[in-house]
Amino acid sequence: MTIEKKSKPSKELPLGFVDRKEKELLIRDFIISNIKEVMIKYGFQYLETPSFEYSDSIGKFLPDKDRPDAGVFSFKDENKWLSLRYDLTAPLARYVAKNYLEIPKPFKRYQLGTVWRNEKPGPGRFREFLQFDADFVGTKSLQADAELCVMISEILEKCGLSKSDFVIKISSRKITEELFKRLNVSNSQQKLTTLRALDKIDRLGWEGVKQLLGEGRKDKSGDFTKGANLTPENVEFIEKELKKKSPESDDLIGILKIFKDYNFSNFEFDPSIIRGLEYYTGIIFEVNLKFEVKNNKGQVIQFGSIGGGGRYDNLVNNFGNYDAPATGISIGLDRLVYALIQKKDFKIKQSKPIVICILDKNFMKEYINLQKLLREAGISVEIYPAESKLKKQMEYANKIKSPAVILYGEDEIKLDKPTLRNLSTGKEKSIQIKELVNEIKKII
RNA sequence: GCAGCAGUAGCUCAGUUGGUUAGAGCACUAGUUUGUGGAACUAGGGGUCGGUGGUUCGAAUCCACCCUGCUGUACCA
Repeated sequence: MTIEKKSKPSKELPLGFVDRKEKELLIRDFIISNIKEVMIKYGFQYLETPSFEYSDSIGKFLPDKDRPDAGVFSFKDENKWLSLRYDLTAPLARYVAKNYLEIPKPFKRYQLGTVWRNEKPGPGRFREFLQFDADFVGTKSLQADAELCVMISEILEKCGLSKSDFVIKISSRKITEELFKRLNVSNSQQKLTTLRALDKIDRLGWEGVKQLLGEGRKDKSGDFTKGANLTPENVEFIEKELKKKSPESDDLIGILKIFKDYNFSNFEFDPSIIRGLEYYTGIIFEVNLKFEVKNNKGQVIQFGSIGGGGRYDNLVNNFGNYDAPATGISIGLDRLVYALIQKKDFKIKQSKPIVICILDKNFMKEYINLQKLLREAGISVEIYPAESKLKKQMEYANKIKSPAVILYGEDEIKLDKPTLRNLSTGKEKSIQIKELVNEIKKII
């Protein structure tokens, strides 16, 4: 006799992928409905592009590799590499280039879609997540950049955040460009390292950033990061320049004026905002939450921004001959949900069904009629979906957080008066069928 | 990727200087006069002690490598 060892399929999920439960999904749906409402008011078109694109359509930033899987998920279909999109901006640029002659100029579109990144996940950060993007393509007007900031604020407020819960940080790539010119820094590697260091001011403070601008920095775990190797004089100069409270570049002065016209004030000028590196060409901004976010162990964690964006005037041009300056914003919805779930005062109403218990299978027809009556009145209701003792049925109703059960057995049917048991109080009431809908509405 | 810490039932953990069939609480299942949940009691199921290899008469416990998770750091189009 041989003992067969069957290897069972794994119940674990791939790294960075998660199951999402009802509470999270309902909050997400709530956010999405607010987004759609605001986007319609602002006059954006709804667009959907496929999950997969040809790798070279989204991969011009990818390193040359046999398998282009650094950062993205790819596979070879026939002879072509396909990749799951890692954002919604590259597909937009591709779409605009492909449909340039058809679309209105400027083109305003918004999109909600899942994106995938093959990188290390963190708290509220997965390898598959839902992103919201809104973009203006084909305009250089600062009005567009300004409106994106006003618009995202309106969405967040609709979602239940107050002005003090978040802030739009704003800057311009022109500031750092000017800085490099004045310091005579032309080594691109040095520029890159400098920008990356400056991007970390909110986390590391000036203390840490100055180390990174100079020789380098050792982190809490003892790991050492090499710095940009700027001279101490240059580091001093950068700090002095970036600590200036008011912007000097023309685009920032311009957008601040527009903010004033909009009566929009929930922003901060912050020259340390850097965002993506090769990509942006002008105004850049970031949406930052100001309340504490904890992980599931209760530790306060560095959450960072829930999204941001800015002006990218050259991206569409990469796909063809069309010159289409653009500006856009991306928000990670899962990160927003993760943060929102933690705000204690944030509640989503989940309507759970009334449970009609099966006291006697011979009365199924009566139960079905009762169920129909309640459903027609718009009440969430179900007949207990199995065959068990009443005790099990009660336990089930309790477990799914049903507000009440209906007991409708021989005695009740004779009198035509079902018993309604309120599950939070435990009280039972004998009710005429025509009063049932009203009684239930009092409970739920 | 780099660094630090961690990995024992679904969850939270205990497990003494390596020593019989590896434990608890919660959860789960079944019952405690079968028309009554959230409390109590009784019984039960469930673990190749993250994986592989090694040391040993003997490993959850020691060693090596790998995997996964957390935190920081790097990267993030």
